Amino acid sequence: MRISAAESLIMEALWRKSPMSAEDIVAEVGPEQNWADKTVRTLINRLLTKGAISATRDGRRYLYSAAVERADYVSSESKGLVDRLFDGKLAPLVSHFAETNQLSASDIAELKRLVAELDDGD
Amino acid sequence: MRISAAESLIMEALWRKSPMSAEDIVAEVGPEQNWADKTVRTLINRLLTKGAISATRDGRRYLYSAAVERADYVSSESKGLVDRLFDGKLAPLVSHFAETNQLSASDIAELKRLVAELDDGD
DNA sequence: CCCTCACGATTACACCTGTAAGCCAATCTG
DNA sequence: CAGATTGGCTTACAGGTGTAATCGTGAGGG
Repeated sequence: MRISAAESLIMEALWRKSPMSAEDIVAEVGPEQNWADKTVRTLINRLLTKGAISATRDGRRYLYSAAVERADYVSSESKGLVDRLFDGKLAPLVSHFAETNQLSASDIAELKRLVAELDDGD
Repeated sequence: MRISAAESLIMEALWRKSPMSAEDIVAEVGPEQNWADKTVRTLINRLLTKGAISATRDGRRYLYSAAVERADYVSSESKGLVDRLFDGKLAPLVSHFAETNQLSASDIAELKRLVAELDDGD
């Protein structure tokens, strides 16, 4: 189940807060993306038909909830990229960021903290 | 200049070895992807028109070369993903990989080696 | 010198995506 | 109760993408 870029913005809103009515979602992402009400509703519908979100009736309207985990989405997207571009290895990606000066001092500090914990736990 | 998934496989071939004739490229990626000769040529042409590759005549045919750097492509793709999914920070991505057990022992070792060098060099 | 073949250029076509508008039924409003 | 509104469902439509087939021309073979 492929989630497109535009659709993912709807998903992000629902991952932040579920359930929401279509109106809520429009209010969340519409202005920021400059999307018409109808555009957001189209995206909601596409996500519904592909099963990425679910809907429960609430009187005259529906309340929508994310039906897939953000972590799963993040995993497949990031694994896909690492596989495609870095032969499935994370280290070369980090290396690439380092070499292209895309790491701030705090990024580096955080990375150091992180890897220090890896593997040592047990 | 957007390079699609299919197109990127042509680019990868040309990044491995440039220049190549269309026939060479077909031989490189065709069988692996199960692409007809014509399909590969279409992709080559699309890359040409969008300026991602260049061509020089060689007798009756052309030799194609990558016109964009792989590093640039890798940068934009990976930065895009990190921005979209991890708020632009690399550490949360690494953290995600660690939490979802996508790191092998050698990945961890390599990461440790890598971050040890960061920032300490000078 | 004519035919065939191989290339590249052009065209095809269905599905996905971004971006909506139109239609219809239920609901609120006066 | 009748009209206006609102929400969802259906339809639209251009451009990108995957996946090719066809066309036309020049080069090589006999």
